[in-house]
Amino acid sequence: MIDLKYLQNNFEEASAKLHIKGVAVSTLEMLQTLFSTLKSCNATLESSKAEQNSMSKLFGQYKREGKDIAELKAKVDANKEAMIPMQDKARDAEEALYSLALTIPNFPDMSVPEGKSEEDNVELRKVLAPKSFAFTPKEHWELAQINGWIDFERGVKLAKSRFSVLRGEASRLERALINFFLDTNAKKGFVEHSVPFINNASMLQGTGQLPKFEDDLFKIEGEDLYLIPTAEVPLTNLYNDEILSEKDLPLLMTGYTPCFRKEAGSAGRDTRGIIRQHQFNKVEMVAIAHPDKSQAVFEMMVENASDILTALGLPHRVVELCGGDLGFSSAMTIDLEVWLPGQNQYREISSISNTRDFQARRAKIRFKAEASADKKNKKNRFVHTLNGSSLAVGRTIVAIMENYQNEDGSIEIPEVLHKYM
RNA sequence: CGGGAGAUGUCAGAGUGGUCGAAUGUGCCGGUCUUGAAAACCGGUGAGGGUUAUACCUCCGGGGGUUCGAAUCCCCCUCUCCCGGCCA
Repeated sequence: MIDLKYLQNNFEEASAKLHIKGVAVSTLEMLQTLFSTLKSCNATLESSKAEQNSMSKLFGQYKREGKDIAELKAKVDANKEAMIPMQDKARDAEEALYSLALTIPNFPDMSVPEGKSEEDNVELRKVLAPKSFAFTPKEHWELAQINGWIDFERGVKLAKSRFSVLRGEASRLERALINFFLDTNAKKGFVEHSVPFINNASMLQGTGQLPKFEDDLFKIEGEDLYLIPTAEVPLTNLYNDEILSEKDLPLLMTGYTPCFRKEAGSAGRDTRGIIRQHQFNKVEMVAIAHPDKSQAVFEMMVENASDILTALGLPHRVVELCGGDLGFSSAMTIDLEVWLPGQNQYREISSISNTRDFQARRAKIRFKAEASADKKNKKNRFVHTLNGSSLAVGRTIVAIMENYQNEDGSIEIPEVLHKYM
């Protein structure tokens, strides 16, 4: 959630930033109006309550002293009666305020390149040159067929379209990759976690998937539960509604989970192969960082994910997302795109974001500052949360298949994975 | 899924209609004492809103209700523990 006080005090700046993410000024004006309505309602309501409280105390005193309470009761009743409409007004304003506020995306960072869509993203660098093939490289679904690695038809039979089955060597490759990713992350200080793959609505709201993107989620019927679309949800929300101690920051976490997405808006896209599935495996990094130090953590995370691709010998490029392509919760995102020779293009394989205090506000993740001379700053502050894939497992399999293919369709296994298989 | 008990501050644990944001112990922070530490003693120590700062408001699992007044009474929900059923 955005900082409503900031919005109120810097309306021009805030609305310019959110314009990049397609938020209309009128929406923000509405938000601001609700916010000030709520504040003024609360102010009057609180003074009425103060009066009510003090009269109630008197009431007790009168009774003990055996005084007549009829007059006092009449006053107290009248005051109580008068509070009701104000209470209703405040409640309505609060409800409207928060239901609107929860749909407003995060501010993009000042440094984020301008642009409307994917087209305007900025390539920062390329790592490893694509290898040239003496033959025409095949796409991964052809290779899957040749090697019997992926059973698309039976995946569909078991569930529905966009589900598939990995078989034999491919399944072992998947397991090897998960272990390799987790081990590499652990070496960088990320503590491995094994978390629930089902989370409740409040957690999904904490990281920003709800209430706005409910259509993208698989919901458990009759329960307040959803299949997680990414491990970012459980890992970040591990500290939901907690106050951490400054000396524990940054918290670096990693975990492997399957991810479940309805892919509601992507009918017709990537229908062949396993690039876009309803269920895919991913190893995720999540960091909970001190606000002054989140940028350094962010860069470390990008480097870590890129190093993993390099270790696998997979050519990739590092791309900074423009304002228009940023996700809902993100202030700044860097994507890693891996080279797919069969498709003859770079495809996203990792996405690393700094959400700053946006998720922390929603999920109420704060930290207590170390005792310092500065007593004014004693207030608990929101942490910064960051997340990034390291890496998407299915897409890594695709990348290995396409980059390590031989002319006869057989596939080499990257050197670093040998000890895992 | 059925029966019983419970949910209070870091933790333990009192409080069953007013003077309770909450006893006491413990933990933590600061101080005295000490060569240093421990012990002992003294002081401080939950969260959110609000204010220049105070006042002041809200929060005793969550939501609703009764009452002038609710941690305390009533209803619903969630969770935890114990017993039984089922089960990797």
